[in-house]
Amino acid sequence: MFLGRHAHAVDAKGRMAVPARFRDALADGLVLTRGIDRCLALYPMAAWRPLAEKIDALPISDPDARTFRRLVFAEAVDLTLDTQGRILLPPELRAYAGIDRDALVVGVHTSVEIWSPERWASVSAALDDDGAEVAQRLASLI
Amino acid sequence: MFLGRHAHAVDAKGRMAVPARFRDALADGLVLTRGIDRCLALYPMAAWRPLAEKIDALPISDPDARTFRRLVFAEAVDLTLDTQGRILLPPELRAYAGIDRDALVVGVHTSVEIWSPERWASVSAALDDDGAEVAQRLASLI
DNA sequence: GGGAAAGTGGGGACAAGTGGGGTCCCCGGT
DNA sequence: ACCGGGGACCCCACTTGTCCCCACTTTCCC
Repeated sequence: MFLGRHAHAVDAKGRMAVPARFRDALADGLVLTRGIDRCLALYPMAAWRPLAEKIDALPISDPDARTFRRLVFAEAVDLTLDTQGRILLPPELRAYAGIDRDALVVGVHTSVEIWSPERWASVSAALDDDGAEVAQRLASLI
Repeated sequence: MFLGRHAHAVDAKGRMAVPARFRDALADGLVLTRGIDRCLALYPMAAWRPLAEKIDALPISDPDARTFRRLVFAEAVDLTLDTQGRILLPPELRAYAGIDRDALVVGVHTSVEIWSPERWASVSAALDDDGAEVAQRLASLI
């Protein structure tokens, strides 16, 4: 289970530390790819496999499905943690997410998202100050 | 079952003691996150899991649902009690709830809320003044 | 009022995060 | 085939933060 928002630095070599409490779940490999809303999505290998099969099963006749398939698969890379528990973010993916020097590693229960701080701020601004709105959404969606 | 209101200090390291009678129910982990009305919400792991499952099931095709999902999980932290029965309140969550030196730990049956004394005072003052009115509005719900 | 449990606070060990340096290997050029 | 450049990865060092342990104080309950 991935939780929390962790600010981490990307060093000159493009490496970024993965929060220590996430590492066990990622020890046997992970897949990093483009996520929705211009973030990066990181899946433990065990979670990636069924997800890939689902996406693969989308009808090829549907234009949106084709686009989505390309979004996910075209830039996907499988990585392993290095001996310091870091991953190397490929330049294309960093560019896609607008990540430069700093990044936010966000646990989203079953997967992990990586955000540029600026984009994250714009996403969270909508609900940040308004707890009541969160509550209403909770009530209506659940 | 959590009941009662307990005043506790937050020390210089951000640690806060959990009332002794709450500890058994929190022994196998807990999740701390933002609560409604600028308090912090603390769930025993057993209560958190079904809640997380529900949120996880929200459709990723809906942008609002994606944002909601991200914020709920991103602002949550999973903690364990230290050997003294304390938890470490992350600085972001303390800032969100306006908790500095002192905090109120409030049992609300299935979960626990943590308040800054000032905010609690203003909320409970409102309840003192309008208690009868609030009760009337709620009458239809019970 | 006395003892035990709970709460509070500080010191220190250890792990996590960060960044730099060095080495091996692949690959392309001579 | 050999050499040189670049990238990926490992190792090491330093800094920061977390957590354990110990000690003291306060509160609660006999």
